[in-house]
Amino acid sequence: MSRIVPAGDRAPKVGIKDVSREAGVAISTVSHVLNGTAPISPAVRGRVLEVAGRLGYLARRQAMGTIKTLQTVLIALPPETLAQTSINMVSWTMLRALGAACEQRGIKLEPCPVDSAAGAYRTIVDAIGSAGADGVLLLNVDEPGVLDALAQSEVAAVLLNAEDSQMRLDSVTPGNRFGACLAANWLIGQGHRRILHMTWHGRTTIRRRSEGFLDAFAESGLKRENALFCHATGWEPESGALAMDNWLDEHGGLDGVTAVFCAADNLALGVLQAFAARGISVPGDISVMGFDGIAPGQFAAPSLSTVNIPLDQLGPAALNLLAQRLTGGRDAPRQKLELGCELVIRNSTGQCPNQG
Amino acid sequence: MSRIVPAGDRAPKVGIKDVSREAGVAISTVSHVLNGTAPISPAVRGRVLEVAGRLGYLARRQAMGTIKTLQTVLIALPPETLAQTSINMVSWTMLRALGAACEQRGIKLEPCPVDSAAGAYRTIVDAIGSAGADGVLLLNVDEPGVLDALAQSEVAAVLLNAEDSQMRLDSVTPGNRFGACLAANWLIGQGHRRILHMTWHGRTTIRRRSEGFLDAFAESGLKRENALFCHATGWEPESGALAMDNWLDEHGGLDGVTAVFCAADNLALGVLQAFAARGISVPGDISVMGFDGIAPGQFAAPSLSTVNIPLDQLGPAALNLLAQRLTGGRDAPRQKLELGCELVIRNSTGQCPNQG
DNA sequence: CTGAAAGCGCTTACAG
DNA sequence: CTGAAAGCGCTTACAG
Repeated sequence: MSRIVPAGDRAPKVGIKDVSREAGVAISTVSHVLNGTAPISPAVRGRVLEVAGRLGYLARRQAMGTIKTLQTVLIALPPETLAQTSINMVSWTMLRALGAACEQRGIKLEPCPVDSAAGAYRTIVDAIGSAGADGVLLLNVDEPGVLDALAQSEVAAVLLNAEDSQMRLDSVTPGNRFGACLAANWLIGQGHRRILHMTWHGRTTIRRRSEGFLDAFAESGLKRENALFCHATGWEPESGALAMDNWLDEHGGLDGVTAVFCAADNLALGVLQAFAARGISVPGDISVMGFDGIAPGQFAAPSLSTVNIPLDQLGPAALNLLAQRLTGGRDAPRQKLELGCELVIRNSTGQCPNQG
Repeated sequence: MSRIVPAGDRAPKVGIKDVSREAGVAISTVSHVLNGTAPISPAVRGRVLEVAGRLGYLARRQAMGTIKTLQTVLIALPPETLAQTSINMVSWTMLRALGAACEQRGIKLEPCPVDSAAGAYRTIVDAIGSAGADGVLLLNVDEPGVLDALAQSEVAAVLLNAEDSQMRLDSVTPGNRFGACLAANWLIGQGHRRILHMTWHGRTTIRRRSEGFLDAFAESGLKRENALFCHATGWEPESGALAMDNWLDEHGGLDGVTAVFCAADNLALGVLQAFAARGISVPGDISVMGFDGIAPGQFAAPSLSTVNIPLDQLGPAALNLLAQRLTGGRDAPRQKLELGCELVIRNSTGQCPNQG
């Protein structure tokens, strides 16, 4: 319980000394640059800062500032996330990165499965007590009941990949809305005018992607009726394939749609299958864009264009917010942090086929 | 130009020694707690952390970690913000807090008025050169042209009270959407069913408030046609008064509306005037809610209920993002940070008058 | 504006 | 699991 993990300090321990040597100045000069305690020539200042950054001293020092208020952290997960069936790559990739960050910083990470039903709050409080945890991260949880109880309690809590619509708790999410807008804008830039957005009735984070899709249409001044929606029954590839099949049946073919933008890579993989089965060519007849940036998309045929979520940074960022909350006092304003996503164009997307 | 401001270090220099005395343990024990270098009993650990937090040592140490990579920072402002006519309290309060934070941290803040028209990017780059600035904060700027140019440049830039829809730049804003939703939800909770949202054709940050207003209606399952909109021609009190007057004329009175939610306190102050002139009682006949939390609202008659923006924290938060960007390397994902807003209920709002 | 030297605060074996 | 003592890294007058 209070065993100490040896905190894999394999950082080569760069010090101010190393920086001074590399930059060719005295130790005290480096100190002065770093603290602004003496007027230094811009040339020297620039060189020192550059070297300090390059050698990783700046980062190490920033890490030093972060005191180890975090010893044990609870990670609350809905049981769906842990289920082995229908693997949720996004969650598992995030958890892996979070686990690695904790290991590196010598933080013990204690999992705590919580039912989305009532009682979840008590489960968390009990687990914090028995694990002696300093705070709790909640992955994919946005049940109002749980958040209400947590917000009123003294527990330090940060939401990971979820939002608190009342902003009583800190949260970290990918920039879902902006990321989706980015993707849709790119498709529009390729000449696509009639685009199908495939999504499902998921949590807020998923709805943000629909908002971004619509933003792109509004910004471009395109007709709203060409922003089409198709709701799958879930986020697994099979749901995507099924939904696409049904849609094609109902509409008697592509019906003028030249691009499908899916709210998840998993759906997009299913859509690729559905098109392949019908002999519809991607991206010849239609472009397919995903969202998430999970590995299977990269190895699909054709390889899937997508929006990369910074999966490796979300967990560490949540950890930082938790530490800040423990340090900075309870009355500082809550923080809602979104991390930027990145458009990755591969082979499943191309120019609009029926362009003048 | 490279004069050093004496960095008002009037912090009483709490050290690990003070913490150890106050907590009644050895200096080394405090160090062990702070670094997790030895297994400490939960009781002692808890006491030490509590004392360290209370004495402000944790905060000081976190500040220590933040190296003074920031010596001179440019703050770019559109000329409208600087104009003395029609004072923009929100911007000025934000600037004051930013100025204070810079002074305290010994950072020189160099103002740089920029035209929203073309050429702004060059103005900024030139100013950075001649001031020897380490980076630039942009207040109330979201001109695509400027952001495009900055995103492609090597300049470290952070947006303050503005968003980059493509998330290529870090940004700090109040939680506009969630704050507006909070306010609307409160009104709905007071029994109001037909609510007028007064706004104007402002920047993205203002449109987010409209989104939040609509979110509240959607969440509550209320009919969308009772979420009414009224667009003023500007954000000054006079615009608000005029818009309200016109609306009342057009609708022959309140037309069943029992609450007005304004996208800015300034508008709300105008609305209060318009109602007073007509003898409409606030909150007896109608509730009025603002947004921003500027001082005039507090002293209005009746005092204005509103959504408090964390005006004093936005600037410092932007400064931190800028420092992080300079430290953390260019390829870390961009951050979009929203700070939580707070509902402040005063005397301009009350229960819905015509309740069963 | 830079650097040699003294000094201070925190960390780190180590004893109990 | 705690604390006295040595040691290390960074800061800070101060000389040039």
